[in-house]
Amino acid sequence: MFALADCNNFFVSCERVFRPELEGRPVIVLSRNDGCAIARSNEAKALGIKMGDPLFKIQDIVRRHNVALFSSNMSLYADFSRRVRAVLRSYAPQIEVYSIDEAFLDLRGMENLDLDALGKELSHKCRRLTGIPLSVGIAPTKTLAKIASKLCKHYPKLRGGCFMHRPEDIEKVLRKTPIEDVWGIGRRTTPRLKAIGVTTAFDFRNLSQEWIYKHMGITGLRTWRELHGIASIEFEHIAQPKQSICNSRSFATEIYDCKELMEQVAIFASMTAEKLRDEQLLCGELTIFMATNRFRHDEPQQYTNTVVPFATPTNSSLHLTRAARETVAELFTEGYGYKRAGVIATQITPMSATPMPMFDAESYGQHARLMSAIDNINRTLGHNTIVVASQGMNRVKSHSEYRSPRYTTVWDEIPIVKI
DNA sequence: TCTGGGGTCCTAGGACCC
DNA sequence: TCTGGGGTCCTAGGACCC
Repeated sequence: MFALADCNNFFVSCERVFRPELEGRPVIVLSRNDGCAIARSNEAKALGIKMGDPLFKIQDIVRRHNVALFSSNMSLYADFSRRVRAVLRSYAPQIEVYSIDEAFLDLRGMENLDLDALGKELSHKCRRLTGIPLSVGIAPTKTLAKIASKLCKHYPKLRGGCFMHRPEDIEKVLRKTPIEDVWGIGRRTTPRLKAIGVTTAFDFRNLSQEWIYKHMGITGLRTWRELHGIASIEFEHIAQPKQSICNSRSFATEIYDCKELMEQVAIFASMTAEKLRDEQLLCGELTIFMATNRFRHDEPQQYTNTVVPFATPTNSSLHLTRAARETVAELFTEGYGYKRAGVIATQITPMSATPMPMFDAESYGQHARLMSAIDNINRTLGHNTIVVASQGMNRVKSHSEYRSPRYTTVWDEIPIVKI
């Protein structure tokens, strides 16, 4: 058996921990630049606000129903995610962290326990220790566990835990599960399935193996098997090393100036280098991309990207920012308004497994010492105390009007409340 | 006026090897 | 006249996830 523990409306729930008066009120959390809704409370969902709805299109609903708005506060959510994981780890020997708000628990060998009670207890404990409501679905496969956890959200009677294992129960649930709600069935395959009359998970399960493999490949077949109760998606108890690290942003307004864009992209490169060093990694190449505003149909459109290989793997801010600047200078076209840009580090290797370069060992060592000195200073005296000059003195152009304090991680932001 | 930011895996086809 | 039969690696594009 596997459990899926999923935090309900995670970002909204984090905000509510410090604003309990928002319980029962519609709340949404916005993407960067306060662009669109990326998390919604149940009340906000009931008002018809959809995932990804742009704020300007739902302003009416927001005003009319007094919807509480928050800009996203990722450091707050990351900290809550860490707390929730700590609770989960006390319930299972192995967990697989799937995303910021979800993790699988490996319950193999624990089938003799009362798993329904265990799920409910875990949910209750998480709420009590962290303030975050949690849905725990337990089933013979990961795909079924996902469906079971979704049930908890619709049926409060389950008290946050649903153990779904009897074949007749599974069938009953699958008959009511819309095909698009199944993990692994996305927006491309949904219409194709509906066109042949497959509207529920149950219908999907009744298709033949041959049909599935022919039209949906090995991944479709895995989903099909999982719905039949045959575990076919590996439980990954060891976090796989990252294959890429990406830093990209949409800007608050279009950038028409080459130097300004160079500075912004240098900031992304610098952020990427810091992440690499933080995780003791090196990258072998850096992809730089830039794009115009795809919603502006009246403006000329452009999307370009270039891959810059490094002679030896690196995590030096100087190497990465230089690659970024040179590439932007090359790709930039006068007259285009750039709305989005970013960098992606790939060919990632752990520092410990990467041999020292044979020819420029000296400069390699110099960079490493310089970077660790900069990291130390920034850690002690504050982030961005020392930056690479090519970043300029700017920050990423962004807009967040409704951001809450970093209650749990930055002390001077916590408001003092007099009682 | 205003539209997020990350990731992963699979497949087919081409280049290349012996 | 007759023109093999295996492999691997890389890449781009597509699909999916939160």
